[in-house]
Amino acid sequence: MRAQPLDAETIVSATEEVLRRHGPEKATVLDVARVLGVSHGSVYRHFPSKTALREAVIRRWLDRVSEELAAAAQDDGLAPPDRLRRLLTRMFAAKWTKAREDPELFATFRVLAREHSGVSSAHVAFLLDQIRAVVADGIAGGDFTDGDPEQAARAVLDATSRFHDPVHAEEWRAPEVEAASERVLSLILDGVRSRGA
Amino acid sequence: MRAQPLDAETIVSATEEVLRRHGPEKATVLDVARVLGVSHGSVYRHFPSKTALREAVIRRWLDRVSEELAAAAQDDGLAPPDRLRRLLTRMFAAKWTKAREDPELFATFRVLAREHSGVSSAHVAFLLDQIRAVVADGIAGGDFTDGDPEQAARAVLDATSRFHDPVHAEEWRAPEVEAASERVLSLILDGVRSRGA
DNA sequence: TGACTGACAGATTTCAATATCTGTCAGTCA
DNA sequence: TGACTGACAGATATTGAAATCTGTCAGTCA
Repeated sequence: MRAQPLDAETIVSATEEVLRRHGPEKATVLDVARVLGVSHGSVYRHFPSKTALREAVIRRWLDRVSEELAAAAQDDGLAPPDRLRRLLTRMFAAKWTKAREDPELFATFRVLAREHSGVSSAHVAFLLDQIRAVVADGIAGGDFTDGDPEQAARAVLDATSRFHDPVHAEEWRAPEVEAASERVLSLILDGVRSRGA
Repeated sequence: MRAQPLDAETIVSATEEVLRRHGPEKATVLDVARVLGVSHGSVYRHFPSKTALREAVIRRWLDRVSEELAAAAQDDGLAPPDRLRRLLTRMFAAKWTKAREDPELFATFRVLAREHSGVSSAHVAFLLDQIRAVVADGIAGGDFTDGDPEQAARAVLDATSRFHDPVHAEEWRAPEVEAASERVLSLILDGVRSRGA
């Protein structure tokens, strides 16, 4: 039924399954132990708390998204403005898809974000890092206005909150979101101020 | 103790008081009737439901904010880019102040927003209108890039969600928000793309 | 010996009974 | 006559007792 010595990875997988079935509110570590066919005490030998367990699940889940996004930020000959647009577009799409197709794990992620868990701040730090890299490239090549890439990345992430912050997840069901996100991306890339001014 | 014939305005004021004291979850129309010294049946002669009562309170409350903001959007010789910055800065400040200093009424407003009440969408329409007016002026005068002012206003409002949307209210306690909002405003006004490009 | 169990205390959740609230309306009374 | 009351039905919230859960740890057993 399972690997002989119970390991953290196995527990995380069982927890993911339980979270998908019951959602973050109803899932218990007793459920996880039941799936594994062990006592809940065994689970606590590998994770100090229910919170740590949830965090491990979401960390792994976010890592899978991160890999995908890192590819979108990659320098592959595309000009930085287009790369920034591609990165953000994929970032939004990834969030929207997860929220729609994996609602229980997404709900778990929202709980962690609301509680300011290290997992969600690490995720934000990762996103910032991806944006910062593209922005830095753009500044170096003269495509973007000179300035602190860190602060610029922060501003870009803040300006697109509506499209990636889980507090807005409910709004993502509306079909207008995609068009709205494209308008905001254009605004960020060009600003409202006239080029001629 | 109160005006002779019970009128809607008096009821709204009593409700506002009750909402401030008990918050949107605990306030009841029985409480309102008690404050007015009438039976709750009398309240229902003026308002069809508890929801309508709450909406009337928040509508009046938002109207007071709107007056203030309309002044900030006014054409007073200031160039449109600066007017847009002023309007948004005041809009954010108004929200932050209300959230901090009038938490129960603000919480009531959040409830209406979450329920997609007409009151909160009317408020959004008002904000959009103020922004659209400034943007249209800017386009007419050549300060802003030509385009649909309606869509541009929508993009500006979306890009600043983090600073005015009540779902973000919790974050407004952090002292960094002000600096973050200024960076986003600069981003919106100028974009990331280099002027020389 | 060290992975695992299961009993335990205290915290949290569930559940059903009770109380309160919302919205209606026939009736009072000034 | 028309503003107001208060009793009422059904919906919602509160409460307290019982059940379940979290996290610990002394003890089992392979």
